[in-house]
Amino acid sequence: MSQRGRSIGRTPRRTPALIFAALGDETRLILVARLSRGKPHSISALTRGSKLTRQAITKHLRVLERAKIVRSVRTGRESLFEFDPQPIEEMKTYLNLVSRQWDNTLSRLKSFVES
Amino acid sequence: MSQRGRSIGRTPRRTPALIFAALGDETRLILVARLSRGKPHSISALTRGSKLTRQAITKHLRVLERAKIVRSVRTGRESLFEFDPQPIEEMKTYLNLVSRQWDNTLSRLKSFVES
DNA sequence: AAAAAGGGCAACCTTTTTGTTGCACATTAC
DNA sequence: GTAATGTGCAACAAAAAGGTTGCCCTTTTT
Repeated sequence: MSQRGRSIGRTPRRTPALIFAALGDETRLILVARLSRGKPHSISALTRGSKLTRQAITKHLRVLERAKIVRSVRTGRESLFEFDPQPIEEMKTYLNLVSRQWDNTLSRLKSFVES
Repeated sequence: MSQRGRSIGRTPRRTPALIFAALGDETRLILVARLSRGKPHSISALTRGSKLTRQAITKHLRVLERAKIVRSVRTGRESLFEFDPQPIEEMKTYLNLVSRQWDNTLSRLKSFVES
């Protein structure tokens, strides 16, 4: 993902592109899948079952966190990550918009052919 | 987008990660938006209205093409790109799966609390 | 026949991404 | 109290992404 072309200044606003980019990685999709099953997991827990190092997983989690797909809470010595469904819902809406545009085209085309 | 972690060998299989990654860029989302309105556009046409060079736009189109979000047909001296809704539909399905997993968790949690 | 328009390819460059390693620090377990 | 555990941070390194420029080739226009 590129970070250029984001909002100019302040908080790196959470755009569709940012969220899609966060989902655009195999490892991160696996993390999302695990976390979306509900139970929060620590970084170490999420690292087990991955071939990557803890640091790599941490970085992936930070990417997901920037996109707000995931949220972390420090509890004692471990920081627990939990899923946040909001951005996913937003992307569903976004994709529906694209679909709808396409469908409109199709129906316009259809009525044109029929006329 | 990372290309590591894709299928080992043959045709770079079209995974959810690949498709999301293709959508994970502002410029490409704009291209998709334009093409999803229906009418195919040439590279030059798509370049007009962008601050980028033709080559840059071409590269973005190739990324979208690899993800099958877009398809090109050479006609005469220009190559026309047109939208293909399939991958978008697939991603909607994918996101619904994630959502559903989350919802299941919520309802399990709910019935647990109520019991 | 030229000129103009649309494109492909390759070489380069810069910035991001992705991943590792080493080390220090706090919290738990024994 | 010591050892384990779980993390954070920083420095690196390698690779991928995003863009540009230059050059050449093929269609269209004039």
